Amino acid sequence: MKTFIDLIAENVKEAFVSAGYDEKYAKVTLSNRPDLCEYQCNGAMAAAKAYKKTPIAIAGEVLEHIKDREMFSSIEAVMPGFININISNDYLARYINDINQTDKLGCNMAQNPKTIVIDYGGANVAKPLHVGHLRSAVIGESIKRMFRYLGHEVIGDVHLGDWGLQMGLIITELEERKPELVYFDENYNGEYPAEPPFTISELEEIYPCASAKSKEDEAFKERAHMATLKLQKGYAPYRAIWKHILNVSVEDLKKNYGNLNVYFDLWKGESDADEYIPQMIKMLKAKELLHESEGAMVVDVVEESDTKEVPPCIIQKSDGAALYATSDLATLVQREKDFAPDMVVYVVDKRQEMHFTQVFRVAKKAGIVKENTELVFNGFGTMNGKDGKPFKTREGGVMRLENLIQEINDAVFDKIMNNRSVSEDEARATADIVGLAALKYGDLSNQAAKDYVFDIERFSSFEGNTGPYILYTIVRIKSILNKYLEDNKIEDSTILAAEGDSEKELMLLLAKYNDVIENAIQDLAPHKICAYIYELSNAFNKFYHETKILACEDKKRKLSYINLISLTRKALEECIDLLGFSAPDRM
RNA sequence: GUGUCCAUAGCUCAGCUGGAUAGAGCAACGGCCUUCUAAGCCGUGGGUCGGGGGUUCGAAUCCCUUUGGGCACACCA
Repeated sequence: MKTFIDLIAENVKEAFVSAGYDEKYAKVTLSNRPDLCEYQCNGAMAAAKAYKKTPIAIAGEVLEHIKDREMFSSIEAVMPGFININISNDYLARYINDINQTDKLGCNMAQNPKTIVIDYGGANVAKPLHVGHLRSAVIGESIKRMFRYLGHEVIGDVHLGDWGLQMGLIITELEERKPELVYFDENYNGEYPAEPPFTISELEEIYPCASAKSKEDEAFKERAHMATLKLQKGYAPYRAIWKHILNVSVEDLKKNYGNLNVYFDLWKGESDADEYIPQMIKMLKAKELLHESEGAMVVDVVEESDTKEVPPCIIQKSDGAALYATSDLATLVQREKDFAPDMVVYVVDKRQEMHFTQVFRVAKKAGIVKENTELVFNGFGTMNGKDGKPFKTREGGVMRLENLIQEINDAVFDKIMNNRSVSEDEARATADIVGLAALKYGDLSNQAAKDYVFDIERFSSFEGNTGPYILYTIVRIKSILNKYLEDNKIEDSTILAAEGDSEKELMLLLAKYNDVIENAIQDLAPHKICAYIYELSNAFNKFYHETKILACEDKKRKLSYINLISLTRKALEECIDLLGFSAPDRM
């Protein structure tokens, strides 16, 4: 379906052309002076020079050539040459009814659905999720949902860190603690136990302990290195332990991501890419890209257009070991084989931009991905505390994600208990839903690429531009709809032309739903959806305040109101689903 | 040093491809609950858009320059 603004622009464009002006001047935008008009076209001023006429004269001529006047309640030329447009209520209502008939409120599905891999999450095995993992999860999940909304085939991959030195550290520390385990008996030939030799909490304690030890104890570090090597070479007992670590850890990660309403389609990790490394290196060699430099094997990736130095991409360290770029390239080989994606989006910290520039260039040069495969780096900024420095706990440590979620949920819980009389259980359940919205909206309402200040007090304060405000609006609508349905049926879904100003404002906002969504998706910009639902919520609350919906005497008008707020609810709920959270029935 | 991103109200942020008086929220102050959830609505005060040049009929937006920050610059992930 065409967007509302496009329909208006087409009408204006026709007038420009038949008045003898280039159609490029016929751009229509939302008015930046809502007190004067709803939409505007500034093209007459731009055209003035080219046609050597005054802007106002051009605007006047254009107006005479407007054919479809029915679309407007008014359209006029204003000094120095603005064309101010107001939409007729009938025309607006017709459009609203049209989008109400579609299941995505007028959004167009992709004509050529793409296969898109989204690389986000980036959790490490055996390490708990901390606040540093929040943004990737939250933003990546939203982007995944947005693409999927338009009908693209989207694969979300957590891309676990499950293959590095950390694994050797854990194995070594485990041997120190429990040398009696069969994994450490070289003469053992039997089956390895199906039960893991540790719980998740043990595991989470083992890693930091081992990591600390390796910094002080050289011998320990050496053993961990050896263990890592043995593991990567396939030493069976270590593989068996590794499997346990993986299973225990992934189960826990799934639970924690689930609490964030984040779900991955793939739980691949660096280990899965390992077997593709030889093939990847073969490809580099075949194109004669790989060469030795300072002992390491590298690929040059400088391009003429570079404004800065781009160092070569290191594929193999001087000791022959693989590293970050190696694994990312091998992962691309794997993804190409498994999905042949049209696009791969990386939702990672923006500080990694250089690394991905290198990886993307190598991947293209070596033909690891197709020529037209879009490799997209979607870097996000740092989450800072109120002091403007990276977010820390009060003690100065790294905060675990579950603790962060708990803090927000508790704050919300207290608020609910203070404001409403509900059972503790219900308050607790509601707090979990609202808390998640507070957390995610707080993050997503900022431009992803920028750093932002994470302030628990502000996010859980519930006032103004927050997730809870959006949810509150939805809950209000649900409440009215439920009351209406108690003794009425919705016989038809017609929405009548607006009578009041706030009613029309609400409709104008609903009319741009498809435009906003399509634009947000194109820009990978969840914050645009946030800005939109905030506007929409404001418009609804104003309308709500001025309009007695259930008490409306006119049955047809009342039903129209019901249909209008029902559509508003749908728009809001579609949006928050794209953002990755949901609304309770009451709050 | 090179490159890159950023700088908008006391605080946190919007501002789409340049347009008419730069917008929200929080905080401050003042109204509105016998009426569909007051977690709401309405109103008041608060900004030389870091500084300086330039392009343009017109600049927060584009270009140059300058100041102050963040970040990245080959064997970590």
